[in-house]
Amino acid sequence: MKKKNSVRNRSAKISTEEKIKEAARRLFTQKGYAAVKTRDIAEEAGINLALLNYYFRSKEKLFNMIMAESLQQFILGIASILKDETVAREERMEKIVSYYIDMLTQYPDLPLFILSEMKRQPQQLASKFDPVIGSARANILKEVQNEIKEGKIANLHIVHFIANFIGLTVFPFVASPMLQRVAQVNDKQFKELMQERKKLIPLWIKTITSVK
Amino acid sequence: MKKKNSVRNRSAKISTEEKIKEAARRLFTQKGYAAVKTRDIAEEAGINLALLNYYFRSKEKLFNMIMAESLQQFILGIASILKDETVAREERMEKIVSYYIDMLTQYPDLPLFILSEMKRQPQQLASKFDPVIGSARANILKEVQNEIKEGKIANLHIVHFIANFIGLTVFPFVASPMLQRVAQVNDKQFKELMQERKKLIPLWIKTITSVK
DNA sequence: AAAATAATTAATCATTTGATTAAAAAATTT
DNA sequence: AAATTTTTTAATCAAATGATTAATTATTTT
Repeated sequence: MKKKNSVRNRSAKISTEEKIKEAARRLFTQKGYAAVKTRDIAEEAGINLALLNYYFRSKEKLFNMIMAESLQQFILGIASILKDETVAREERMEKIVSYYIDMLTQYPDLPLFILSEMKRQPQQLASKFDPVIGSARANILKEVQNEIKEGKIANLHIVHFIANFIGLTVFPFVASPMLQRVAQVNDKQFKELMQERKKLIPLWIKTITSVK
Repeated sequence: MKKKNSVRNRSAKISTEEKIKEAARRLFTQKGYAAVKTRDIAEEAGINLALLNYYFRSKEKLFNMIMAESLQQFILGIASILKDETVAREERMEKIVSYYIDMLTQYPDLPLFILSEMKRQPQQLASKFDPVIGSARANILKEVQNEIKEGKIANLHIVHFIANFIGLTVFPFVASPMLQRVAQVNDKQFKELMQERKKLIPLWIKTITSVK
């Protein structure tokens, strides 16, 4: 059986274990849980099938590990920016949009993967949002409500606020196959347009939420 | 073997065939191609497994049929509104948003299903957009470009225009599990908020595209 | 270097899964 | 109502799939 924490273990094990994990991450985010076979992962990682179970016990456990990390990646960066009260809300928004767009450019499959799998097991996955969001949620909500009271921004339900903000940022990546097709835009152009949105989205949100 | 077009056939056949198709539609849109087993469909439809292959030859053929119909449903209504040149662009936009939101309220799983499967087989599926979009595309594109020239709306790349428009409309439904969780909103409230967006989105698009 | 531990492999298992077959039941035609 | 055709069913197949096992190789400890 496996015993971790030996010296030899540490260097060699992490290498194969990491190989499997990376292969699994690529495939799972590309095709979703059900469409990926353990043998695909083994082949993609260049290892023997049995090693997958040796290191991760089962397909499902491996998947859960990867999903947890993907969620973290998706949320954590944002939460940290949200919490940073040294910068004003507007500027924080610019930072988040910029952060998101860079991340999505690098990992364009991430959002559709998360959204799809979140529908598969809503309660279990969505609950992982709570601890990370939790603290930031109260702050940002209060801030927005304050600004509404002060008449700085329009009186919009927080759902509209969040949906618009994340939707404008994330949706183009989720729908890029369709978008690029319809608008006849190649990958390079698409990336440039997404870069443009770093400046545009905060501007748009501002005009949307500005009181008339 | 099967021979269609007999009288008896027509009434009875359509009934079971339709039962299978509806069950398959429910399951496929909920869980995606790979996660649905033919036995699930048979059970959901309350029929013998062999009947699925009797009527549809294979899981894949059944799926393709359903996907084609889903795409139609998603695009066709919009295309018809787009083509209708009797109403002005702005008003047409309101109609489309309203149409979309009503449809998405009724079939909330549709967009994530289409987006997911479109990633699985981009060329094959996306090409089905072309004939439907094709004709409308040229018109709307020209119109928008005209309005840009006339200085009526801001000079935005068509990708931004489409991404914003569809993103604002569709994204909340795609992300509803997360959205509802984070904003602590129940199903009824969520639906009400989506109804609100029928008026809000055209307004927002207008302010976004208005020249400063 | 011998012993002990950990990593890797090929072979195999038990289920699951998509699909088919041959026979039975139901409906239609003659 | 007999013959024919269509629909439905239970049983079965072959391949795919997740997982395990027992043996082998590599590494670490003593």
